[in-house]
Amino acid sequence: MSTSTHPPLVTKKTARARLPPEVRRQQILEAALEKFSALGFAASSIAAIARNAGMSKANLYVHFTSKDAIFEAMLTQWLRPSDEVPTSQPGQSPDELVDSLIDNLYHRLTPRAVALIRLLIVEAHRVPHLVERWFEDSLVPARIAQQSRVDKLVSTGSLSVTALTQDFNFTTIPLLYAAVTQMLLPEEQACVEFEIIKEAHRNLLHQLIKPVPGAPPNDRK
Amino acid sequence: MSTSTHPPLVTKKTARARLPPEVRRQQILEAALEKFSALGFAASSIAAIARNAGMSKANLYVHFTSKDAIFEAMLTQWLRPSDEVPTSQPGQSPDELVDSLIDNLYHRLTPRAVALIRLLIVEAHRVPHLVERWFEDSLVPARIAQQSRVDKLVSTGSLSVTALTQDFNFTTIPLLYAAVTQMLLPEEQACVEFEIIKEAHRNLLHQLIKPVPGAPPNDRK
Amino acid sequence: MSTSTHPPLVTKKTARARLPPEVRRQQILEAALEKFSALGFAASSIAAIARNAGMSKANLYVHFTSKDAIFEAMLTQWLRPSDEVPTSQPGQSPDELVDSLIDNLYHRLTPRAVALIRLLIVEAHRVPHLVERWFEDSLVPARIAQQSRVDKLVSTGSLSVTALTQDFNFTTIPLLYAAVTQMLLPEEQACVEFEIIKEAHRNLLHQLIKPVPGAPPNDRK
Amino acid sequence: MSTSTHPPLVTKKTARARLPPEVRRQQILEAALEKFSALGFAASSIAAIARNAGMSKANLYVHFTSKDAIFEAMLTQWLRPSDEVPTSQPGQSPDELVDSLIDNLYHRLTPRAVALIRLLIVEAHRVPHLVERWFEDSLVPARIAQQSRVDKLVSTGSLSVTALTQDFNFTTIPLLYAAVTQMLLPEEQACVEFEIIKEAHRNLLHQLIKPVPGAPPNDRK
DNA sequence: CATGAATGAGTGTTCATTCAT
DNA sequence: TATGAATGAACACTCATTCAT
Repeated sequence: MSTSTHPPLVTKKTARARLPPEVRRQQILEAALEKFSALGFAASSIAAIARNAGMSKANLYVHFTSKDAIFEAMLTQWLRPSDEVPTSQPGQSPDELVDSLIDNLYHRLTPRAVALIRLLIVEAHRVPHLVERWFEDSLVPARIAQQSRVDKLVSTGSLSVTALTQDFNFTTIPLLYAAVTQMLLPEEQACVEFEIIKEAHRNLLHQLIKPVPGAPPNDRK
Repeated sequence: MSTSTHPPLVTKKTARARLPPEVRRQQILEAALEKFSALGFAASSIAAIARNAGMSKANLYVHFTSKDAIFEAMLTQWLRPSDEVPTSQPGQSPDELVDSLIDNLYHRLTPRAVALIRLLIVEAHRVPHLVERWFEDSLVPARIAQQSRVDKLVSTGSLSVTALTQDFNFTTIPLLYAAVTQMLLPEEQACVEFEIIKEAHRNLLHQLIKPVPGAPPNDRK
Repeated sequence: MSTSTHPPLVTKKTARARLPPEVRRQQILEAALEKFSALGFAASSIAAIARNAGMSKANLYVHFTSKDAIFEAMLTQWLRPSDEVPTSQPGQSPDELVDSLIDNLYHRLTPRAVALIRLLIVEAHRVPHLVERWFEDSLVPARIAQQSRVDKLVSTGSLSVTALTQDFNFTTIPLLYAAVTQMLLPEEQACVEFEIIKEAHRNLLHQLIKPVPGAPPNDRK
Repeated sequence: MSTSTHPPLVTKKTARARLPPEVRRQQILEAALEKFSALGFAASSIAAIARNAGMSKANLYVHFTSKDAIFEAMLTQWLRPSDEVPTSQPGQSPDELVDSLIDNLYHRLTPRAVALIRLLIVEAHRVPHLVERWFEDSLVPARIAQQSRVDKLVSTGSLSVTALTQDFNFTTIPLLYAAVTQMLLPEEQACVEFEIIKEAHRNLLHQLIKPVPGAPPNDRK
């Protein structure tokens, strides 16, 4: 009845496009990321994802074997470790180093990254192997790389030895605080907090890195 | 299904227990916390919560009007700000202060507290008002109280002025890192990490608070 | 929670009034009539009837054994044949007779009567024995009584013999039309239609009863 | 449970039939009419309708959005005004006219028609717009058409002017009485009453239409 | 590859009814 | 008598998934 009462309406269904599998897979994973990160796994229906991806439900099952498979493929895809490691420029002063570190860290904390971390927290129990892999393939190497860079700077005298340089990861933890803030606060408030945390973080690093005035600097100027 | 293959298994009918509403409400909220924090809101079925609470589904609806109401009541209940503020003992040395602070912070990071924070992150969009209230009634006051305690210690000379004493909250952020670790890692690994982070945090504070050796102690404003 | 947030509110529960059974039964049947006739049997919940009657659900079961029993008792009560038969005044002219008949018929078509007939139609399948009894105890006797009164009037010459006087029931059928109208149309429209039908009915009877002008009055059997 | 005690009972799985939507819609509407008119809206479960229609519950929701939508579609479909208007044959005598009118009216009072009217009465409050539409699109035009046909017959002298010819609708009201009888009485009794009313109605019209003997007929023979 | 039609198993919720007090 | 608490059975509806085309 409802169909017969309406005039054509047509909806421009674009009639059964036939696309290469990789394209379809990408469409699906994009749509899945959007839905899953907005609503979580259980609350995201296959119907909604399909609609979002612009195809039929059944077609999802042509490209993936189940909802879980989509979820896993999606996480696997988006959690792939970002390769680009910003190498510190040779002639930077410690202050410039801090600034570039902060800017880089917070630049990477995109909404999508936040959504992914959130999803990881939400659904950790569902895909523990992925979480573990993410830890080991992304986080731990990143930490090690960063620490070794710091160590090098210290050994060249660019940085003074402090409590922070020994456990440098802790200096990046406020980033996590920023991320969690983005997850919890509503849009607008989140933006404000983001900047506050970022600048406080920057200040903190600037101060911590500075050798205590009047104190003998770390063995050598 | 697994239950139906077994014989009765005693069936534990225990007749119909009649309990005061507050007791039932507590049973329900406990069960709800367990389920919701393990699976999230959408994936926790009323049937499972009822089973968990040891009563019929229908009885949940005698005490709460809906699944949402249960969720909200549960969060409201458990997020009530913990009042007990550990006042720093008068004659404590800064090192003792740090130790008691660390022990106190990590002592409060119980599995239940982690589960609640996780839930808050997971379902923030469902109950933004509760998140906001939690921020304003629990987090912000706690921060302010802590900062003012630090300020007092600084003014009495118990603590030297450093970058950390100015923005003291940042020194507690590793706690959040510990919490997120608990959310993401499987049980066993989580326990290990917990201790590692805790002790690293403790060391950091000890070092940061210690006046640089050989340097004139904070003799000046 | 909801209870604890509100102040007393008290609601003046009038605290467990203890009333004689007949009073309670009446309260229940009144409430049941209201609900059942408004919503039908299936859509009227025991909870709603109890609320309407100002008592607890459980108390309904003290006075009646089931929802069906309430329904049946209610119909039995309200369908009891109305005894008051308006005897035609001796010296009335045929026109006065018609007027009093019409007024009487339509006066009895109260909203409650309409609701009951409606209910009878709606739930006839549920209580066929009541419908039958109503037919036999109320409708048929009423018809017979009316026909015999008409016959008497005819035999005394007060009414002329016409097609209508032979099957007098048919002359009251427009009343049913009025009743159905009340069931189908919304309040306001129903009121208007009611009057229209009533007056058309009156006119019809006046004309039918009138001997054809110029024709020999019912001079013959 | 009853099914599980029996052996398979063949189970009639017949695999999964794939039918065009219009066919399914019809099956559903037929089944819905049967159930709704037998039990009313509230007492007809979707499960029963689905069983009746020979498909799964879920499939109902593929073709209709809700139980209400089914109900409305069903009424809309069956209440569509029947177009076939029996034109009176040119050379008919008044008596023949009456006979064809009666036969036609009562022929259309099929069980399905009765069920629909009953449903309309039962659930008028649920779909007042449909009731109104039915009145305006079906009943009122039918009345007007009939009256105009009568007027024409009167003007050609085929019918004499009487009280009935002025308000001809009233002469068809006994049909409503027959309909209500069908709703209230059990099958068998209903059949008997149906014929009685029909013939009484026929007689009445025959007599009313006949010019009073000895009286000057309406101006001309 | 793509889809509309189909379904079994489940969802949250309501109900008539019973029980303990 | 009266009731608040409790429940099994049903309810309308949704879901992930499959099948025929």
